[in-house]
Amino acid sequence: MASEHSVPPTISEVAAAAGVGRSTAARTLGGYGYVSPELRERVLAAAERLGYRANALARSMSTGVTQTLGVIVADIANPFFGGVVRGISDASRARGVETLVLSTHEDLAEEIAATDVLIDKRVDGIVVASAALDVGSAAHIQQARDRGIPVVLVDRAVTGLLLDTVVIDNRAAARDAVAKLVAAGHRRIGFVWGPPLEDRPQRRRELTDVAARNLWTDAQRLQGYLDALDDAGILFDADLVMVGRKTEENAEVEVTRMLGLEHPPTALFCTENDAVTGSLRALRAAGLRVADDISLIGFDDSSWAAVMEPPLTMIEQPTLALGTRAAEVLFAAIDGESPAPQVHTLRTRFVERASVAAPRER
Amino acid sequence: MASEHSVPPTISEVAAAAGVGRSTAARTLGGYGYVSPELRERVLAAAERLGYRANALARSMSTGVTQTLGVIVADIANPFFGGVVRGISDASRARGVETLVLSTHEDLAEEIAATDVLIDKRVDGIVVASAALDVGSAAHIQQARDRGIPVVLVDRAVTGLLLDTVVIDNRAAARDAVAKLVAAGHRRIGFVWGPPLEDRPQRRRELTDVAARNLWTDAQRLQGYLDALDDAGILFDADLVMVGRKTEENAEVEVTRMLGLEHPPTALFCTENDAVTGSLRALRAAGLRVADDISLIGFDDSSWAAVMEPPLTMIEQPTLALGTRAAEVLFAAIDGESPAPQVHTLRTRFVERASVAAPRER
DNA sequence: CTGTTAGCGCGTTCAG
DNA sequence: CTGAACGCGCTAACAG
Repeated sequence: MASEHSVPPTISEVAAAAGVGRSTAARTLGGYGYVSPELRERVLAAAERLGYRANALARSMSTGVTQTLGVIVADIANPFFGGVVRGISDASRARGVETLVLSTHEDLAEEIAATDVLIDKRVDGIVVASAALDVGSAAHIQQARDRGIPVVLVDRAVTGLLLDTVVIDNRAAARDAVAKLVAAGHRRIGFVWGPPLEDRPQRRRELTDVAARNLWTDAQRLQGYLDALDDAGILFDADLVMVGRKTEENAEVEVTRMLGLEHPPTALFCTENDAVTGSLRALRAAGLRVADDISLIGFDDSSWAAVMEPPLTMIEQPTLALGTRAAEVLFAAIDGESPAPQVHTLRTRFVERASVAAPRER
Repeated sequence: MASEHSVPPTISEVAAAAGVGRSTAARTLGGYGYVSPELRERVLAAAERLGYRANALARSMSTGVTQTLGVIVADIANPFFGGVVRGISDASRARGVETLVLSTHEDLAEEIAATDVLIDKRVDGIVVASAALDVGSAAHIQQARDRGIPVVLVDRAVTGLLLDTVVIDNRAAARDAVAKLVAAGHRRIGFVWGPPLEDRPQRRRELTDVAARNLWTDAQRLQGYLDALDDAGILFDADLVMVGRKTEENAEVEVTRMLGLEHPPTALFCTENDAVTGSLRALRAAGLRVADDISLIGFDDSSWAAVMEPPLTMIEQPTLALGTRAAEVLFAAIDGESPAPQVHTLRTRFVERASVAAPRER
């Protein structure tokens, strides 16, 4: 006879087996209230014998706490978010809290649905890398807060949303990187990756307007690029920014286009990993060597960047730290120890290798 | 006056607001049983007005279904697992099911604890990339099954555990790759990465014994390597396998050691991404060029591999597909449509590029 | 210090 | 076709 799935024993059964009342069992097993050593021992023994494990669902029902955090990111397959989630996960585990991870494909509608799910499941808190551009499109986040669920933003701030936010200083990092290029003597510097412009902007103003209507990190990095140009008194040239979809393929296409300009860029600033590989493809196709023929700096360091020929100079983001910090801030809020919402800015690391050199003589 | 966090309305409140009984409201909102169109309308209106959302916890309490899957992997920050989780997540979302992701740092004790948590939280099913070597160390998985929770293994089989398993054919993939190296004329082929041997094995038998006591995928890939050598009638040389910790640093150290041998390898087979980058570091330090001086094939394709100089020949794993397939199999089991447990083998893709050439004349 | 009692919010018989 | 009543398993007041 096939043994049926053993129905997990309840606390009442343990109590019965130990010959005590339900709540005495509950108290010892739940670790609260007073229980005489003697009874305590009997309960523990019975629980052990029956293989008792508390039903977390029932417990959450009455305590209102699920020991679960909700995490919303665009794409868990992206190593950047993988690192962030790992950070959150590690920090939470230390507190006995698990994480429900939802991947939204960078789609706001999915993000909103994800938020609803997390609210319904009564998570204790939410950390989200939101696709929302400003408060106007962040009603779902407000809603979670209204329901009493603490929320912290990670990786991306949401303009106008006064919430704990854990980010890096994208603008400053970009500015510094481009400044290094300028310092090496470059004046024609290509900007590869977002924000996704549909047409080549004619004026600088137009560009920043579009940027503001797009992903926060992209806009910030673009601003940093413009800042650096300003600092150096270099005129912005619309031909040197990537236009169109944010894919490795399009990065290749756009860099190829730039290389065909009358005055091609002598350096490239890539704000994402796929921008780097896309650019590299274009350079190879054009028979150009990094450093010797054209300089390059990229965002998101990777062990691959170090083994390229030449090794690539990159901006490293503290992915794990972003996650652990976000979790810490969230737990502080959950514990009610949170002061006023704050923006927590983590440091990036400029990993200088050998992909930057002086511009080639013409 | 600061508005308090609005306590979410319960179904009873909706019923009251609509002037009907609780269960009438429950029936319309839950979408079961009969309800007159008229009352139905009133309930819906009231629910809308109050912003009613069902408490998933309470629902799970009475239905016994959580609409949640548990996923256990070694490291969510690893792009391979990131892809797998993304696949599971996407497939689940389509069914309205979310995923609780637990990262175990490749530690069996953590994996066991993770399993307990998932059981306690009453997930509907579990997919796990287990660190267990054989049935003996897989009691926790059996336990979940005993509790009535379907489990499917992904990425790694567990010897002796008769369960639905979704994997690639690691052994065949490795064998084929090494065979390509042999076909190119190589006879001294280095094996870089796991299983982590403490000392250099003296005999082949000793090696496979150790392998069997380690990570399944590592053992399989090593077997494939040995298979290919056998096929070609090449004698196994213990000096050509990596020994020690599985880290990029140690891969570099070990490859450097191999390069210093009297008869150094003319080709390298790297069974993981960090093995590739570690090897590359060693080659660069030795002033050796890939293909020209030494051939190389790696596991886990990445967009970086395509932009290396020369582009690297790699074995690509279908990470997303592993995840979606695992989810499908799991759902079949949850729906009770599962036939006998089965091993589902997904195809890898051999991405031929330019890192393999004939061995250099001495 | 212990046992009894009352919820938590929802699903589901079962009379009416 | 509707509403009252009970149960899921656990926590938490509250008497005793």
